Amino acid sequence: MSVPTSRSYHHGDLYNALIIAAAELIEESGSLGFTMADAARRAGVSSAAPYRHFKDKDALLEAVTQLGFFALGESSRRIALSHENGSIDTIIALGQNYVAFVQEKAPFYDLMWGDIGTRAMDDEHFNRSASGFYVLEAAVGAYLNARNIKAVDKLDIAIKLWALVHGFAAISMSGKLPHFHPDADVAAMLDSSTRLFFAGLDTVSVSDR
Amino acid sequence: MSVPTSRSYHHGDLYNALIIAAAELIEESGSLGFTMADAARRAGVSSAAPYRHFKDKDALLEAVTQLGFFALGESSRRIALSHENGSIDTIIALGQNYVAFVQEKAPFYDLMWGDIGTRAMDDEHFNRSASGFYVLEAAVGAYLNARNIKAVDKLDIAIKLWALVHGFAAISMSGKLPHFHPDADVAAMLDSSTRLFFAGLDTVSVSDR
DNA sequence: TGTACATCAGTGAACGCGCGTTCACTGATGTAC
DNA sequence: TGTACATCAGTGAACGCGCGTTCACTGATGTAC
Repeated sequence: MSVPTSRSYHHGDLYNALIIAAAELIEESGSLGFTMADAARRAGVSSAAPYRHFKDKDALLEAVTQLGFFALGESSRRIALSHENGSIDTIIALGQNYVAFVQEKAPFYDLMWGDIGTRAMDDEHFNRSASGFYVLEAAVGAYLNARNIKAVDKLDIAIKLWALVHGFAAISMSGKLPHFHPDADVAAMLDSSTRLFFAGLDTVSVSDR
Repeated sequence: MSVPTSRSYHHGDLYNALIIAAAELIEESGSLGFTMADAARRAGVSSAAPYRHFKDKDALLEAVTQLGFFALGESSRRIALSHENGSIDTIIALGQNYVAFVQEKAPFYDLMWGDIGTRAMDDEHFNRSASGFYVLEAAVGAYLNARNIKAVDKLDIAIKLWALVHGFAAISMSGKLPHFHPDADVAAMLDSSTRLFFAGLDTVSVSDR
């Protein structure tokens, strides 16, 4: 918020300051339409300074994207810790958190799921961006263990749930839902379809147990 | 392909020619990065001519977006007609068609689900853009009728299936899937999760019948 | 049927402006001796 | 501890260019009389 008044000629941590400045600008404006000069100004430096730390604007956006994935992963971990391990409630809460994250940070969605977020990344970056998914996969694994279901693959189930949840997030963000169903409640629909999905799973796995 | 050599000073149908030119450029380049001059050139007119028919570039993109929704709706109708009415196969085929459409027309996805496609539209445009969904809803209704399931709402189910399918489309397009599951088959996963979903529905509706 | 005139879809050239990026230069920092 | 020097993170100004859009003008079309 307040710019340090006693800043010296050298910033100290301009790299991170720029990432945060860009993220704030994106969040406040609700779009990716900030300029490098905007980000530099907010970080308290001239418009040429960012180029000491980022090759170009794309590189800065990539870093902001990583921050978005990190935030999603962190909030997923918090959700998992605050719910009973192995419960379906954990899985549902993770999905609702995902949807809420996308709704609250709509422009970040474009970053994370647009050209930049889906570009090829090295393993380290990928794993960081995927940490939220691994939380879901672990929650599914715990659920299957708790119920002693062995006939299904937790990775397979986690991907299917991810698709469901991501679809709800995308649809809700598109703003089209109220046209179809004026008082549709995404969180409730996500809850019931997750339960429906696991109920279906039971009919399959029961015969295998 | 071939520009009519005997074209007079007046084009005749420049409005539609520009929409098609823009759509082709998007498809060929795989991005939305064409210029108004590109579209005009392809339609065989000068770069100022488009402004007789479209207020600005956004208006042209909106028209292309409508074309995308129309194409999706048409292919959905074809799928529905070529499968047994009331069958789960129809529903699955509609989903797989949706995913294939998004994969094949990736840049159109950005148009249809980005800023432009999700902008407020009048009822006529909305209904045209939603015609694919109505095909799915009808297929769900036919399925429920055929099985004499009355306890569930076809609109509710259709939205949930839409979310699932859309999620698979988005995830598959992001290119991240192979990182998690090297030989994941989206069409097969969509098939099995749709069946799982309806199996779950049976466990609910059985008790109501 | 022929001429005058309004209308409007085209042309070609240029404008303008936003913004990413570069350039020559400067101020601060740290380290060798 | 003090001085010289390499290093590098900053500055301020400007460049350049891509591209959407406008402008004055022209060619074709259709209709009134």
